[in-house]
Amino acid sequence: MTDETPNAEPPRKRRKDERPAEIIEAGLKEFAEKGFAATRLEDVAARAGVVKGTIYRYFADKDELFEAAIRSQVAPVFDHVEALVDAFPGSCEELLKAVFRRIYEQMFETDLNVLMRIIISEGGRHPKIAEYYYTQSISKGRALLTKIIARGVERGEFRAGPASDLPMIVLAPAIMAMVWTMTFDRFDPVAAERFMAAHIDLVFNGLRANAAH
Amino acid sequence: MTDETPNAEPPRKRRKDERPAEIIEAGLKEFAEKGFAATRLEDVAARAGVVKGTIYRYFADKDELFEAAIRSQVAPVFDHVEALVDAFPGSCEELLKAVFRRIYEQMFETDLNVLMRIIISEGGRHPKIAEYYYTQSISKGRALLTKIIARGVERGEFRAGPASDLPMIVLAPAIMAMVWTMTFDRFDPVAAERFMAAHIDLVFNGLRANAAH
DNA sequence: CAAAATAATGACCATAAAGTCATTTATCAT
DNA sequence: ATGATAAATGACTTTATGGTCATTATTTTG
Repeated sequence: MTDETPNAEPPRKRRKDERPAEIIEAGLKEFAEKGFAATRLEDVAARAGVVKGTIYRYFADKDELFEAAIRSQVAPVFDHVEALVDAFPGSCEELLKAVFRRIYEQMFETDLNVLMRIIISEGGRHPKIAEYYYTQSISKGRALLTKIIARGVERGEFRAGPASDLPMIVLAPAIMAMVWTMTFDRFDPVAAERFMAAHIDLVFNGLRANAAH
Repeated sequence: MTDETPNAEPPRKRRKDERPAEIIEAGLKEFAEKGFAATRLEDVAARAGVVKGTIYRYFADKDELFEAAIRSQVAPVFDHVEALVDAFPGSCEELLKAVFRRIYEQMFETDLNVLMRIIISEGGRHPKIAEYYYTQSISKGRALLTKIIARGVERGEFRAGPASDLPMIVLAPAIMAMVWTMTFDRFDPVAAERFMAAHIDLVFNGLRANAAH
């Protein structure tokens, strides 16, 4: 009856290569749930299946782990989209819709929401991280949107409005969806589908009824 | 030369009535800047011109101060607007614009941004606070928007679109403006004016050029 | 103008969590 | 097999800060 499983794994394993990624993943989730300051490295360790001391073999301190966690996730959000934009055969409206869909997909089906949650709630206090995310992702996204909208205007599909100068505003409802799920979803849940449908409708058509002029 | 100013105020003052408000104000700002977990009660005390122990005469613990700080700010955001809505003489479009203007004003000229900053970044981890804010502010705001949009649809000013079911989506660009100023404004500043102009244009007109359809 | 009442202080305690490091042990090279 | 290497451990130290409380000083009041 005493715990003596015969084929038990050795309690300790050396896995130099896998560890950092595992610790980063655990850290990312803890940081997203608790915030940077309230995250305990011991919890991160537990989640990664190691002991606190092990973290320090791979990361100098909490800040460095935090940075590494962010960096690990930033990469591919807009990359997929980038190819799409240049090669897209259809109308700019269809293209933009495809981009929106992609963003909602990533936001609700991958760890992007974890990253955004961290950026939104900690970005202000960690300029390094905010800047990194800005240069790696946001600025690219903005450039992409600028291009799509400019093309749409050129082709006569879109009006030449202030969105040409502030293109990220067409993503605002997606940001709101993120903030909403972070804070109020518990009391007033909104399905991603509904948000996306309303988003697309509003951004293309606006509220106003198509009156005479 | 030794510090013996003749008319110096007594170093200690008893101000039972003013203290709580001062501590709350100091707390609010510290919480907004550092976040709940990273805020040090000693800093709050210093900012309020008292000593840490004094805080505990008025608040049981850090959580209670936090709650008090939130509650102190929630009150009047939509109240001003509420009167406006019922009495407004003009079109629904003008009414909505007035509401938007009011929100941007409050967001950038009062402490509303401080509150929103806290709600956005800490709401997820403090359900009590999020729920309080939701019931006190958000739900009222939503009801108001619902009313305005329904009226607009009725009068033929607005299309009957998904925004009727998800009215807060028309505020999304304002939320985005808030998130933006919290995180990326440092690297890529956007004036509130520009944001608001783009917001209004997008929400009423949408992107699409008014083609024959 | 005492003397009681209590706001404010600052020194203190308790605890939690970051960070360190000598020891243990899995893995690798010979 | 055996010794060398270094990954992993866990017990330890340090520090920070939330929270307490006896003492001090300012009002109040009788």
